[in-house]
Amino acid sequence: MAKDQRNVEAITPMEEDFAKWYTDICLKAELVDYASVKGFMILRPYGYAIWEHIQRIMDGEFKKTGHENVAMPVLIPESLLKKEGELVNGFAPEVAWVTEGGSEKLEERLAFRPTSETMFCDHWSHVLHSWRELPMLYNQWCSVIRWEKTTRPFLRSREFWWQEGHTIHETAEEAIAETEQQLNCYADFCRDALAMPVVKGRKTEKEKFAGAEATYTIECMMKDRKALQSGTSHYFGDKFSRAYDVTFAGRDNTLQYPFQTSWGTTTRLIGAVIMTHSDNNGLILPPAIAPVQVVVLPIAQHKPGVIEAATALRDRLAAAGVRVKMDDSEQSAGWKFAQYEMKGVPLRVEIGPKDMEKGQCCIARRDTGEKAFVPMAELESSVERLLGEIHNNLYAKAEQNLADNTFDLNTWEEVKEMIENGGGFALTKWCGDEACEVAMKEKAGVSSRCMPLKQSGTTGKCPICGKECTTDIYWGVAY
RNA sequence: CGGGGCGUGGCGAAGUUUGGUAUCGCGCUUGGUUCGGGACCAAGAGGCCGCGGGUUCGAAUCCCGCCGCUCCGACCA
Repeated sequence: MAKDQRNVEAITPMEEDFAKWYTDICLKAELVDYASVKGFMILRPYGYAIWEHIQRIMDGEFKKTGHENVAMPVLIPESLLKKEGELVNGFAPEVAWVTEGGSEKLEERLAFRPTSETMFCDHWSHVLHSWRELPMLYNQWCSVIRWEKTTRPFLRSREFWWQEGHTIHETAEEAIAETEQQLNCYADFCRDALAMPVVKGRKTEKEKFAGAEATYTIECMMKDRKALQSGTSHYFGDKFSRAYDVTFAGRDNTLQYPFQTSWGTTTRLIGAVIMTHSDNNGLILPPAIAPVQVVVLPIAQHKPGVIEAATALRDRLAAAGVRVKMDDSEQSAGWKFAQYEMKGVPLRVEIGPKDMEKGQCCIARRDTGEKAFVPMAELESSVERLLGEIHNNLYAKAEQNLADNTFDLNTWEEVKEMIENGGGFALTKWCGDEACEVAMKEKAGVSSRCMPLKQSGTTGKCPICGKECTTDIYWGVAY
């Protein structure tokens, strides 16, 4: 009973208030703190450690396909930002400006980067000369600033941390292949590191990135059945090259414009992980990105030999390459159980006097709550197996949620009904007319999420205008 | 940017209607007993009551302005 009471105080149940549940986890799992400027967040050590694992794994994947990291300046001169009209128009409402340096007013104001296409293009216009130097496959890990109206930790903040990949290629085909490769890289990362299934697709004209020729996306379904765009990959054609005068001498010695891509994922992925896996006891982390994969808790730790036994377990797991921590602080055992559940640690290993007698330890899973007693000799193998099972179980549950709440529908009335009955993704046909897309938002309250890469090839009717058409499209309420 | 809710030690709240110098729980510090699901006893520390102005002998409380958090819309990773 005492536990229930304290849990009610500790965290709002998701059934009661999903938004409050989400922010409770962000704060009480010690991922973030609010900063002193509206919309800015402090990534605390535990939250930043998650981001570091995301960076480490993803960066490794980028490097496997030949990408190199660079660092671009945080400030962009207004004149440079304005060279590409669509990009400027798209971002104008949310750019923050520097107008003074020291005590001097600047002759030209400087934008805090909302994204760095302009800086990359400016740089390339200086350094690119020949087709032999292509492709240039760059990426940077940094933060960007967008002056958002309403803000929430990880999901929408005025500063967020991300990676932005920017590449230029000799041909359109190569650039398009790069766009697809990076989208697949994100989808694979979500599956293998975050245990999150995604819907891969293309954005409509209305939803695509300002200035892009085509925008691809991975869409994820959260536990409240809302959609979260979790990564994007853009194909720019040669639009920016022309705007920024990026040229090279081609194989035929004519001056040519390279074809460009950009792609990004952000700290929003942490928000996605929270809303995909966690429960009313707190965060649940996929083992691949958990800062601590196993916490070792000595029980009755003042009894002779207990700390030593727990230390030995910790050392064995560390030697086996597991990210492990022992907590021998003076808190009670029950407090520690609740604390590490709140922080989403995948496995808890308990060792007490009774276990020592029997030559065993207790392993508890965060995802299912199941406890098992395993012989001491099987510690490493059991931990390895359970971490794998947790990943698979988290993925399976998320996949089930996506499957259970994705509906093949025919009319906007059906879509509206779906939203009113708990939400989800609606898969319908679409005629391609933006007026119908807007009407869907007005009538059913959903926005287009993406046209899936896997198209069925069948014919059906647009749910708004009734026209015969073939395009499959997902609709949903988005974060 | 429009509409609602909220702002009191680190956290959660009471006190505001009817002005009189701040209370409770948790947490924190020290000492002791505990530890297999959020332990207990004792002694302590900690507050420009979001900020600024006004009314008043006196403001957490009344008035004006601003800021922040949050939810619902519109915009976005």
